[in-house]
Amino acid sequence: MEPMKSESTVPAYSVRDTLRNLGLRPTRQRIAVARLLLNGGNRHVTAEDVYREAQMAGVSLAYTTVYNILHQFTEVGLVREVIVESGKTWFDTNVGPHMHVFNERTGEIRDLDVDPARLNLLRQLDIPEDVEIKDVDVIIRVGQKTSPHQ
Amino acid sequence: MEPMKSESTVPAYSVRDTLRNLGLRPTRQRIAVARLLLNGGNRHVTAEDVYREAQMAGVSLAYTTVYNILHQFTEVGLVREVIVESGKTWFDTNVGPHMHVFNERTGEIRDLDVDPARLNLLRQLDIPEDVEIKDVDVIIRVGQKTSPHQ
DNA sequence: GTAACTGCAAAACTTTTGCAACCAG
DNA sequence: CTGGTTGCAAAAGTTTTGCAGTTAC
Repeated sequence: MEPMKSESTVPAYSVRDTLRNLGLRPTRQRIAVARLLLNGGNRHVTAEDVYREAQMAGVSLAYTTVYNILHQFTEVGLVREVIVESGKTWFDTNVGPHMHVFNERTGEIRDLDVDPARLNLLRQLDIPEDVEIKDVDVIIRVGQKTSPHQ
Repeated sequence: MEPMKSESTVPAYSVRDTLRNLGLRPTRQRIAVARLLLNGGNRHVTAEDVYREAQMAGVSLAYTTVYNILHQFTEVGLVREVIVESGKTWFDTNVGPHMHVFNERTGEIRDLDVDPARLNLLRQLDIPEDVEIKDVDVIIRVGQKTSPHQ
């Protein structure tokens, strides 16, 4: 609606291509969510965040669709699920090897880079032969520093 | 009341003492849940498991109470929360250092012992000074071994 | 007796489902 | 056209809340 002003540095057609290359039809809704998520550096969002931000950006889409899209994006490796609290799923646009720091007081999640070799140590484990390691999640739970007793 | 028959190898009074020492009044409900959880080796249970097992053991208690008790037990370190899927909280009676293997196909969670030193590696990280590491969760997500493509 | 605890029903939340309408190729 | 997508409303599932009644000490 407003051709004079672009909201992002990545043109729409490149998002379209990204989606197409991943086997996803570039619908209005997928393009909107992809732009939201993939333009602003690493982000942690919930379905609600995506819903709300899409509305603010003038793109209305149903919750059902938000969930559909986020799950599809997870399947194709565009985002990654992060679960730190029961009853809420976060989606992380950083799909490289890293860990998460979860502040139990504020509810905030932050990425923490880690020497990949160190993270790989955790993969060298005795796992039954019939299964395969899909992912290794490391969550550092932090809280308010307890003041010394008395 | 029935000296000839005992349901468990741990006498009731010892559970009572355990609870009292932790600052929890030994109510009928807490005793039942504590026996259920602390007598059978390491266990992973949901609130529903506790509710159902208590009923089967002839102790009826409300869901509200199950949640109250499980959260209280978590606070005093009798159990530990494990969150691997959104929408469901597991409680683990193994509170020592270990990791979890979560089978995404079956939904099953298993403990995996790990060299504590290796786990401690993860604690040697750059964490902001004003917070304190409460816990380090490691979840190894496994699934069906993918058959080779083509 | 009194504060701690429990139980019930209802509410709160996130996520999923079923199905009709819609749209990209 | 036609199957992949979307949207709506309702359902499902877990966890929380408010408050009256009960219990441990």
